Amino acid sequence: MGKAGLRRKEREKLQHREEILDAALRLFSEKGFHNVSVQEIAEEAEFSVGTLYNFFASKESLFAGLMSSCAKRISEILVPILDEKTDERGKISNFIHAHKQIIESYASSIRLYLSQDVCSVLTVRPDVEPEADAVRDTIQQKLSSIFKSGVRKGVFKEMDPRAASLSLSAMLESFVFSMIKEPERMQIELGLSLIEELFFKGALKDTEA
Amino acid sequence: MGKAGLRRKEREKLQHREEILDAALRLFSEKGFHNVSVQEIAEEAEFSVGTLYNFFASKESLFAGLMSSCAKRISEILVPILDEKTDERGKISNFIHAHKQIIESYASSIRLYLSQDVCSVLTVRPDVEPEADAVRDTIQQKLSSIFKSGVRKGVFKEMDPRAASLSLSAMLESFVFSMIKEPERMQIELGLSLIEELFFKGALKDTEA
DNA sequence: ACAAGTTATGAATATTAGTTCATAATATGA
DNA sequence: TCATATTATGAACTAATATTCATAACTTGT
Repeated sequence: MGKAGLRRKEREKLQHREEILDAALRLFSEKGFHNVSVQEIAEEAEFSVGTLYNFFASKESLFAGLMSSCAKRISEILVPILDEKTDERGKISNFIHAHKQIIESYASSIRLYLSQDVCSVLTVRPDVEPEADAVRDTIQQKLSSIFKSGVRKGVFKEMDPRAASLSLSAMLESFVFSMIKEPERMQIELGLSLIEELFFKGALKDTEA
Repeated sequence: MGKAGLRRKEREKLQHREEILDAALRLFSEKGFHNVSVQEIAEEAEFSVGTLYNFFASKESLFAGLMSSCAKRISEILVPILDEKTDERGKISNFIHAHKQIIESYASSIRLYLSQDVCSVLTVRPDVEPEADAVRDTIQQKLSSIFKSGVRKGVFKEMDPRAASLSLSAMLESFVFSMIKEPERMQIELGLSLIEELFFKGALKDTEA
């Protein structure tokens, strides 16, 4: 057996694994964990149930794998931005606009990340998916500390940094989600710019404030 | 059989129904629909499973009943405010602060309303709970039209009214939820005032804007 | 106290869906 | 072509749980 042969088999195995994950992602994100059967996933992936169990120990572990890879991909986009060496206002602005990339690349991943017994910002049961929750926490903390130093420097108003992070994230998440549901509704850039304007300067006309 | 007797029985029946609903609310809001068995609900309510089925045709219809009554109670608080005869800014301000009442009175109802395979603002599957979704829609539409007329009158900036409603609701919902999760974190009034300030005037200091 | 009607009970049933495993198919290298 | 190893298959097994229903307990008016 030549080395090339072995590698092909490995590639194929990985490929099959991916196909199963993709199928599961499609179904979970559409119908939710409890409303998708292993049978269904097998059919969607064009394998038998037995084969799924060659790759994953259980339905739960399949789901866990999906969740953690999605959370990882999203954090790879957002975290570097928050760690850049720019000023606070710039970081927040970049953070806001980075969501364009997220909407464009990861629609179904996000569906998974937000859909669920577990619920977005709102995380009813933080115990269910530790990795996804950790990513959310990381981002919240980074945002908070940016707001904190921004307040100290007098860029931002006096305000609770955590409440501000939460508000911003909530605005962004709900926008992301609405774009995934109805992509035609408005241009991504326009929506994100509105959020930026709203978040930085508020809804009132200057003459009214 | 005197009339009084009949009425007592009716009262008791309603009472029993309420007790079942309460037990179900406690369990569903804590663990989610799929993770609560009918047995459990029966035990929590101190009835037998059979009795539950005398009141509700199925587990799903029990849940549906809960959802619609929660949605109804919440809309009874929020909708009148949006229908009042005050100016746009006042309505939005009242709307924001009405969430105090919601947090205080309806913690577990909201847990139910937000928890779920169905997911808050983000409603993965609008088909699952039509009534709750209808309430959300109503509120979004009322908010939108307030923003629309506010923009026309020059109170608010030029902006997409729907995006603005969505942003505001997202901020409020995530705040409500965080208060339900960690009631100690901050005072309700302070949080809501911050959201008001943020939403109306933004996060930047005036000198920076 | 009894008959008639109402409500409660929970063991039994039916169904659904996650998991296993003996078997079949396929690929590999000699 | 054959022996070996790897991977795929899906019917059968199992566990969990939603639902039913024959029976029991209780209420009420006479």
